[in-house]
Amino acid sequence: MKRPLPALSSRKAADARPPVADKRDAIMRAATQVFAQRGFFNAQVADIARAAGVAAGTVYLYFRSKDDLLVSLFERTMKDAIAEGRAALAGATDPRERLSRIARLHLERLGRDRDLAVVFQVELRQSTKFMERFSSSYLREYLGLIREAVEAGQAEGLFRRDVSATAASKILFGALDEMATNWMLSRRRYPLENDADTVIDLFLHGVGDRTRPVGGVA
Amino acid sequence: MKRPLPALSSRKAADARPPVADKRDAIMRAATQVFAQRGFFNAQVADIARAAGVAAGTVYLYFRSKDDLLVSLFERTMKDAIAEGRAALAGATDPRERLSRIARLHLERLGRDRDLAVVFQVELRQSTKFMERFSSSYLREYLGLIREAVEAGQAEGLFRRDVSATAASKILFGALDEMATNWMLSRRRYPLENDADTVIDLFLHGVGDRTRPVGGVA
DNA sequence: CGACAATGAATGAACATTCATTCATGAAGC
DNA sequence: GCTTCATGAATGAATGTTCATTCATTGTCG
Repeated sequence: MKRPLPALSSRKAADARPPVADKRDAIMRAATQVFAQRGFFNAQVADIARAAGVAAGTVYLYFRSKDDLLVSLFERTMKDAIAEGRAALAGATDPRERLSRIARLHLERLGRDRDLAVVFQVELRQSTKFMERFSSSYLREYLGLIREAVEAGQAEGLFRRDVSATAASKILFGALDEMATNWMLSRRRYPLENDADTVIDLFLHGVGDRTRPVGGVA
Repeated sequence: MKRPLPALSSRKAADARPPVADKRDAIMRAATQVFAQRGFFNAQVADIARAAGVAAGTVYLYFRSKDDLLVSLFERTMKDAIAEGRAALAGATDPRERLSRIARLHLERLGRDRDLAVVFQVELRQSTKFMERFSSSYLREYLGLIREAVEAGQAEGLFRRDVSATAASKILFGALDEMATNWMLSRRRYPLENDADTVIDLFLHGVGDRTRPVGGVA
């Protein structure tokens, strides 16, 4: 009854068979494209298979189900993004610089691949089922990355301590997320990563005119 | 061949029948609930009908299709929200106060009805089809409301002029949106509207410590 | 030869939508 | 006041389609 999982068939070197990673990858790429184009629920597995140049049944040799395909897409991308993020952060000690790098990386990655952006900004938010699952795993980790930078800034006295670091990180994430969504929906093709500076600038300094006395709203 | 539309059968006064608005409303309420619970694509029209206490076919006397039901939900809510927003803004001249009211109203409305929040934060983002449609209509108008307040602030010299009002309004909206999404996904039931002050505070002043010299990041 | 990846036609379940029929209401006629 | 009729809202079983998924078969290595 076991469905054959893609085995590590070639025990030799990395050239004997490109089968596993190769085909799996092709299917994921195709899925990104098709999901972006038609939407997850309207996308047919057969479409994805065709786009990947394989038969419908083949998809099921590499993925348990259509759902699994979407989840795998998300997990792989998030894993990459977090790794890349941590790497980029290694070289920066100033919390402001750290936030700036996160923001730039975030928008660069999505701005590089519009299909991926569509999947992330739209298709992944299909249902609370997915949302809950995602937000409690990698997304949580990603938000944590931001929060740590904010906390570091507070500890160093660079950032205000009278705002919750958690709230601040949500706000920054929300701002980036909205920039990405806008870009993805817009017909214009401007360089998304440029928004990173604007977001960070506003996040650090606010819109309030600094040349004037600080006025509260409430 | 014409399907009977709910007619204004009683020509007399406003008490003769509660039928039309009543049932339509019940279906919309039920739809909000069922969409929130199961997600748009997994929700069956029959479920909605049952929840509304009508037969499946009846739904089609009031709505063209399942899609139409979701669209109607969105339009009614947005119409309400924008009207309420404009009303609240009438009494405030200070742009900071205007933004504050928008933020509070935004979060209050969603925080009042979790099912509605789920539909707005998740289900409406089903597909680019919906997204494009929404973002180009009411959402655009809503963003415009925010942008106008920002522009007014800039004109009055209260806000910095070196940031695009459009970018700033996206950022504010994104921050509010993320607060709402977090609240909706969280198991804890805290008063969402309290986040409005935090968001506005940060939007106006940023996280940067004001007691220190202004340091640029780049 | 095996062994196993790949195929794609066949299966069957799920569901939006339709529409022939029922029923409650109120008007008209007696 | 009572009966009959017309109207159209409401019903819900039946329809037809649309796929995700399976699996018997085929092709290809070593």
